[in-house]
Parts: sequence; C-alpha cells; structure tokens
Amino acid sequence: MASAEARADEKGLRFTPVRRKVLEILAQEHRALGAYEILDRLREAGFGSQPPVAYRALDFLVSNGLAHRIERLNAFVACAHPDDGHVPAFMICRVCDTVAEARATPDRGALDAVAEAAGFTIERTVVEAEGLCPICADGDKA
Amino acid sequence: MASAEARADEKGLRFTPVRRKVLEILAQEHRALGAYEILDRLREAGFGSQPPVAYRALDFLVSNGLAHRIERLNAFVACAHPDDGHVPAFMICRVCDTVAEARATPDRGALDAVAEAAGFTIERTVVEAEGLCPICADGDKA
DNA sequence: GCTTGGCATGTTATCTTATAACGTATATCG
DNA sequence: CGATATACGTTATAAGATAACATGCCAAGC
Repeated sequence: MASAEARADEKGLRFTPVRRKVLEILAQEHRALGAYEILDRLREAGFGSQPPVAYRALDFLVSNGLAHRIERLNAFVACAHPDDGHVPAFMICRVCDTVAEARATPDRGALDAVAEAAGFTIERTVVEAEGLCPICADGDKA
Repeated sequence: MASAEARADEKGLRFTPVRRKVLEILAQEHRALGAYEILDRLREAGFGSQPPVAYRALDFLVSNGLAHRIERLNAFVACAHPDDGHVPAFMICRVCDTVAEARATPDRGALDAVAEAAGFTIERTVVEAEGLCPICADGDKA
C-alpha cells in the first residue's frame, strides 16, 4: 500500500488526500465496494459527499492501475499486484462478495487468436469468474 | 432464431409474446441494447412499458441461453450460438458498440488452474474484450 | 512576489440502470 | 371446475453514474 503510493509518486502522479483515502478504504476490504459505499465512508471522514468525489478518485486509481473495476458488480477493489502490467482476472464469491485477483493472464491465447482472425483489435480484456469461495462452499454443505 | 425458439419449446419453456418480441428486437441488431432501449420498442409494439417488463423477459432469455448480458455495457445481445453449452466470450467495439460473440474458449485452463489451487468453485465466467472492430479501426486511420 | 494556467475538489441537478412490492390474468394440473 | 403456479402489468423507489459549473490550490514563468 505504502509502496504503491511511493511508486505513484515517482510517476509524477498527484496522490491527494481523497485519492489516498479511497485507496485505504478499498485496501481494508477483500471485497468489492460500490461507489456509494465508498462515498459514505468519505463523508464520515470529512470529505465531500457527492458522487463525483468518489467517482473521480476511483477513476484516478483505476487509470493508474491501483484499483480495478469489477464489471459484474459495478464495484471496485484495490489492485493486489500494483507493480506489474498484468491483465487481471477475478474470482468473485456470489455469497460473501469477496474478490480474489489472479495474477495469471488466463485465456488470452484463444481469444487473441479469434480476435486476430476477425480483425478485431483488443485494447482491454475483462475476465471475471463468479462462484463460491472455499469458505462459502463449506458453508453451503453445512 | 426460429430454430432457437423451437428448441426452447421442446425444453418446455413458455415462449410468450413479450419474450419472443424481445428476442426479435435483439436479433435484429449486432450490437448490445440497453434494457430501456428495448423497453421503448416494446412500448411501440403495444406491450407494457414499465422496466420490469423488459427486465423479466431479458432474465428469461439470459437464463435459458438465448441471450447474453454484456457486463461491460450493462446491455444485452442475442446469443449467436444458442445450441451448444458454450462459455461465451465477446468482442465489443468501443466506437460502434457492435458485439461479436466468439464461440471458442474451451481454453479456460489457466484460470481454472488458479481457481482450483485457491479452492474456488467457478460457476460462471465473464470474458469481454473491448477494442476496435475492423471497420472502426479503418475509420480511425482515415 | 505576483499572476496565470491547469488540475483537483466540491456542489447541484439530472440521467441511466435496476428492483421491490403488489394486483391481475392466464395457464396447468389435480 | 378449482387450486396453484407462472407470467404480466403498474407504481414507486433504489442504486449507479455523469454533466455542468463554481471554488480553491499549487506550481511555472514573469
């Protein structure tokens, strides 16, 4: 977290209080938080309390690889591997909403081939698996 | 389209007028349509005009593999391969919004491996590539 | 040190997407 | 034919997102 911040500084990014706070909020959870949930916590912490405040900070974090947007949930998580330029893949538990980020770059191979054949230029790829985390899978059995 | 319908009938599904109409609307486009865009067309066609009408029909189509939800766009497309039990992958053009569905991706190997190692049970996987379709890529150059 | 320009923050207002809750109709099965 | 389940329609509201504009801050150049 501190290291991510340091790297951001080095890149000449302006790591302002709101942005830092939002990253802290995200980093404290291993689940995806909605923009309004984040906004609530910003309000409590004395920051602006209108949607654009949260969305702008989130845009910044996502643009700079410090956080990811989970499309399936319209929500956000801190990036688990802020160092490398990875294509992230997520495992989302449908029961407890925890989100695990896989470092690996999954099926780019097959999709790339199809895209190339179709003349399609891929700029970004979303890979999100939904299912049960180990803990909730146990719970289901019980 | 007619064949998809036949198959649905065989499975004992109730292919009602609203549901048929929504599938027709989707099938006429090669791009993703938002629920409210669909709703507008339902209204024009004399169906109910409130959001749940569209959302319920869409839920039915998606649940039964006749349409897909594009998470990245919060929108919907007709399924291009309603016959097989495929894991769909999409290529979304960010300029013209066309959505192409890739049939292949039995290659979930890498992600499956990570999930298994983590004890995570995958139930559903979203794969969506965003970029430029061949036509819009040409347009960009011009 | 002052000014000017760019970026970040904050606010209001509004738009889009989605669902809860309830009543009515229609189909299906005993 | 009556009971039950499913679908449809409506009202109301929740949840997610952005446009547009005003204010404040900081840093570069004079």
